[in-house]
Amino acid sequence: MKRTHTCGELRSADIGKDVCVQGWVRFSRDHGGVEFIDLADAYGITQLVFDPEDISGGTDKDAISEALRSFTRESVVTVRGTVRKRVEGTDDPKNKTGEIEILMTYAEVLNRSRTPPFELGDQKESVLPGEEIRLRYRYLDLRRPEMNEALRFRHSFIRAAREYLDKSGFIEVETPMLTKSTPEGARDFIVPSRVHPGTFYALPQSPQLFKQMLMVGSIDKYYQVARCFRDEDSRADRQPEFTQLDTEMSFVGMHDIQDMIEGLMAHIWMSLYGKRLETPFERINFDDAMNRYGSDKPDLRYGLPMVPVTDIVRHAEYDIFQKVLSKEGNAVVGLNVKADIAGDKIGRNEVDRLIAFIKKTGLGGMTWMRATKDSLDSNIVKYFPQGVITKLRERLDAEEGDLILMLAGPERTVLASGGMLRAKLAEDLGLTDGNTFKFAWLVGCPMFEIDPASGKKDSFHHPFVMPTTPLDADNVGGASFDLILNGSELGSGSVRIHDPEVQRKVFRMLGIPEEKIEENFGFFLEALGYGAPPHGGIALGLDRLVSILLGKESIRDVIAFPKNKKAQSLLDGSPQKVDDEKLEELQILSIAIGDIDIEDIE
RNA sequence: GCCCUGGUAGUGUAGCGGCCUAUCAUGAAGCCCUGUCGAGGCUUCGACCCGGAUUCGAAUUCCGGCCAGGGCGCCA
Repeated sequence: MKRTHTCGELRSADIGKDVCVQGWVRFSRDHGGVEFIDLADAYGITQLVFDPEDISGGTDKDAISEALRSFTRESVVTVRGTVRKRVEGTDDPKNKTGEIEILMTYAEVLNRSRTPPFELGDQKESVLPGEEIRLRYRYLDLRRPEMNEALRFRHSFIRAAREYLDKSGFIEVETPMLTKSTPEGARDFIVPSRVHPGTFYALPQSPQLFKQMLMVGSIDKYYQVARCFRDEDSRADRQPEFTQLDTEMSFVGMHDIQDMIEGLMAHIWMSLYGKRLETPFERINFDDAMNRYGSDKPDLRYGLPMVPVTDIVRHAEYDIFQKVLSKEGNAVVGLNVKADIAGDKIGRNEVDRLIAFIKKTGLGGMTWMRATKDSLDSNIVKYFPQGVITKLRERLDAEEGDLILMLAGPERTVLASGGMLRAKLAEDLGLTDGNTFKFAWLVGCPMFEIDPASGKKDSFHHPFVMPTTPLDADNVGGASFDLILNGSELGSGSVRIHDPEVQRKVFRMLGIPEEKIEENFGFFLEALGYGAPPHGGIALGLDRLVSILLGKESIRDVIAFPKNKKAQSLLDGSPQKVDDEKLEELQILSIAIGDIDIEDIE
């Protein structure tokens, strides 16, 4: 009774074999006599046939007929039968098993399915149910080939990564899930302690401190497929719990970490696609990325760079530019949408739409011109002297048909808006090919950044990054870098501080009071004080990486049981209130609206 | 906290002041059919997110909520 084959493996070569297959009834077609069933499992679909006028000896016709009546959609069944070639001319070329079918000799329902809330099968996007339904019935959603294959791809990816890391001498170490809450960074998910009432663990936002302490403990090459938790609002590419491919090595510099990741990705590429991945990855300087692409994670599959033109247009009598440039710190940039990437096909209406888009990004508007054979054309070009036009054409490499877009305003805003405009143009013009994967290293990152709202000094990456310049320098550099892919940040790596005094100084520079440094990081500083080796590492966002490789809009499509936008699991209904007895045991009082009267507490 | 988009049978949709007793597909139930393949044919069943307002009349307009998704903030 054991299954002999999956539903995806029988071929012409198996004709004549007696087999047993088990799977789900996907579609059935009853012709009033002969009946066909598409039996599906994770590996494919095999056609079953029951033909009352074509029964092999010893088959209990009535028993099968009876069993088939209970073969409701998506029920799990066991079937035995003989593999045979399909009737001449009825092959199904769309299906790998389409040359054969199984003539049933035995059929039994293992577990009947209720009517599914939506249709399974290999659906087109247009008939997929809404995500709420898919998450509520995730186990059914997972039966869809697309989801099933996504999880299998994810598994292959992780397996290939482990292969490479094992081969390179890394060991996987599990770090604790119940850890200490730290004030820096994202909000923690906290877990109450029963043994120590009134105290709490935090779920890790990343294994950062523990992996560094592993280095102190002479585990010189560590990795972990690590679950991380952050209690922040989610996005298409952010979930409250997510997975990082986390690594750390001792006695390395930035290049060693980058080399390792390039080797890792190349190995994964060969393993998944059988292709060489081009290495080393392009390196782009942080300042260049911001100035040219208005993003710290530019999509490098296409060009469309921003070009500074402030010095040129300063000499035009164009009111808007004059007004903007009369203010210190303001700038004008140009962006040339070349005719050969369809810049000549963007009409007046489209430009208006782009202007509306720009207004939403915080700028007042956008100036645009069309390059002609030897000049520039637009209703405001009369305010631009010939010399300015010539220089603009040169600077922007303008040729006939090109569309020139110009943004003016505070430099920061101009660059940010330009970055968004660039991404929108690429999307609209179809420059983002889903089969091209363009990795790059963002290098030359600063150690600190100033939050424009609060004016507070913050770590650019995190406080454990080794400074590359004296800490009292004007622009402190950090030994950190990001791995970016097609406009997404996959993760950041760095060489870490291993000198406790330097580490303490960085905490101070971030404005953390002395007693908080002791309280929160004392144990860590102490660890660094016992011969911590120079070390560094990188963590890659696994969900994000896999979703990009599969061309998914959301990381939810590569996670078996994701939360929804409001961080709820529609499947099990979490988060939930817990019984009063449990809270009492933990000595916790909930003051969530409706739980308790505030008066009672006082 | 804020902005945008959307909520119509189990599922996916059309309709956007009266042609609505609400379209179509799929599904479910039943019948017919011996080579289909997301089979086909016939019959039946099944829905306007909630509350107010405007109007002779609201699925449709307005206000308030709720729900879902995308984004901003946030995410060292």
